[in-house]
Amino acid sequence: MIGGWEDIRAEVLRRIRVRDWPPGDLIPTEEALAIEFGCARATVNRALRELAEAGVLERRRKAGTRVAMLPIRKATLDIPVIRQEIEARGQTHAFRLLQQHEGPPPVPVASRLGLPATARLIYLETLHLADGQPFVLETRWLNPAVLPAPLPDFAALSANEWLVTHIAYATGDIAFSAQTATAHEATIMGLSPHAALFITERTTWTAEAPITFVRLAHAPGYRVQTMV
Amino acid sequence: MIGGWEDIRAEVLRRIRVRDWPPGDLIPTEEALAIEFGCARATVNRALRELAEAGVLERRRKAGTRVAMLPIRKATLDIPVIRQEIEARGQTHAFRLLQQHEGPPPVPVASRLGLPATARLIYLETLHLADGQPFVLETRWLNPAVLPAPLPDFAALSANEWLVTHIAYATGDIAFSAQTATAHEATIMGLSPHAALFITERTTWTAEAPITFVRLAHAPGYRVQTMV
DNA sequence: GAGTGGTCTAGACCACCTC
DNA sequence: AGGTGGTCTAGACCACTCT
Repeated sequence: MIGGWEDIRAEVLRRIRVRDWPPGDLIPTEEALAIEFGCARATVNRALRELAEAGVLERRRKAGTRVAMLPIRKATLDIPVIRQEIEARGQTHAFRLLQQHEGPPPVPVASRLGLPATARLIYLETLHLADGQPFVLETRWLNPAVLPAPLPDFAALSANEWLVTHIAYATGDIAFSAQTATAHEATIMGLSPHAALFITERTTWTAEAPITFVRLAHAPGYRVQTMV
Repeated sequence: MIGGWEDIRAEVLRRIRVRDWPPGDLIPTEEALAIEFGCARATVNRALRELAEAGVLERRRKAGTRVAMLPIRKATLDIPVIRQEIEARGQTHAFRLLQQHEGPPPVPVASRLGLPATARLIYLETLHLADGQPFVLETRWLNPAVLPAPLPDFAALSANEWLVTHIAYATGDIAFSAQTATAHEATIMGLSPHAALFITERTTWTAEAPITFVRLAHAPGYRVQTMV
C-alpha cells in the first residue's frame, strides 16, 4: 500500500537501487507517477523534490527527471555550540579565557573577513575543557564595529555562547582540515609535539559586514560524524 | 511586494535577525501569516518548513512555531567521487593499486561492518594522484558476498569509481577526524613523519548487509568546505 | 477538547527548456 | 511550440500534543 510522499520516495529509491532505473535513466513524469500511485501530482512532486535535494535525482523543466550519474552525496552535519556539544557527551563544560586584546589581525584573517589589515579587531583565545581536560582551543577575531554594545566580560561568558544569543542566524562558511599542533598549542592543551589536530574554521557575516572569524583546534580523538 | 515562498522565508528570517522575533519566541501561526502575506497556508508552510529543516525554527503541533534557542547549524557537505573532486580542481587524476588480497579484516573494521572477525573480505589499498602528486590514500575492505560478480580488475578501474556505478545510492555513515601519519603512510605519500592527515571514514550498507568500509587519508593541505 | 502543524487533493498558471 | 517541472490556491482531513 503506497500512502504518503515518504512511501513514494522510498519506492522510487527502491527502483533506483535495484537498477530498475539505472543511473542516467529518464524516469516517468510526475503526472505518470501520480496516476500509477493513485495520488495527486503535488505528492509525487514532494517526493521527487526531496530526492533531487539529496543528489539522487536531477530535474530540469521539459527535459524531465533523471537518476544522477555521479551521485554527489550530501552529508549534513550538526554544528552545535561547544558547551552543548560537551554536555551532550555527559561531561561538564568549563572554559578559561587565555588572552584578550585589540589590534590589527594577521593578514590571512583580514583577507578572509574582507577587511583591511589595518582594521582593529578584538582577539580572544579561549580554552574549553570537558571534565577538566582540554577539549578545544578557540581563537577568535571579533569585529567590534558591528557588535551590539556593551560587550560582556568574556572571561565570565564564552564568546562562543554570547554570539549565539546576540548574533544568531547570520550567514557564513565552515571549513574542516587537519593541522599539526604548534608548540604553543601543544603546551596549552598538554599534547605531545606534532599531535594531529582537527581544525574547524568559521567565518560569519551579517548582510554587509563581517562579524567574526573563529578557529577551533580540537584535541586528538575528536570526530565529526554524520548519517547519510 | 511579497510573492512566493522564498520571499516569505526571507521575510521571516529578516524578522528573526533584527530580533523582531527573538530566540525562544513564539511566532504567529501559519494561518495568521497566510492572512498577513495574502497567500495560501500551504505557501507559508513551505517557507516555515524549510527554516525548520535548517534549524532556525522549531515546530510542534499544537505548541506552535518557535525561534530556536540554540541554533544547531546544519552544514551540508558534498562528498564527490575522488576522480571528480580532483578534476574539479583542474588537475588530472591517476591512481595506483598498491595492494589487493583477501582475508579476515582487522577487528575494528569487522566491528564497524557488523561482521565476525572470521569473515573473508577483499582488501584494497589505492593511492590517488592529482597531477602526479599523492592526493589521498584509500584503504578499503569490500564484502564480496554482496557484490555483483564478476569483480573488475581494480588495477584498471578504481574501486571508488566502480562502486558508484554498481552500488549507487546505498546508505551509510561518514566520519571525519585528524590523525598523525603512520610510517607506512608517510613513506607511500612522501610526507614528513608526524604529518597531520585529514581522515574520512565511510561505512556503506545495503538494506541488510554491509558492503564496504573505506578510510581516506588526505594529504596535508586538504580542506572540506561548505556554505551555510 | 481544541489548537496547531503535516499532509493531501484537484486544479490552475507559469517559467523554463528542449525540440 | 509544446512538454515538463515549479509553484500557488482553497479546501479538507488527520496527527499530535498541550491544556
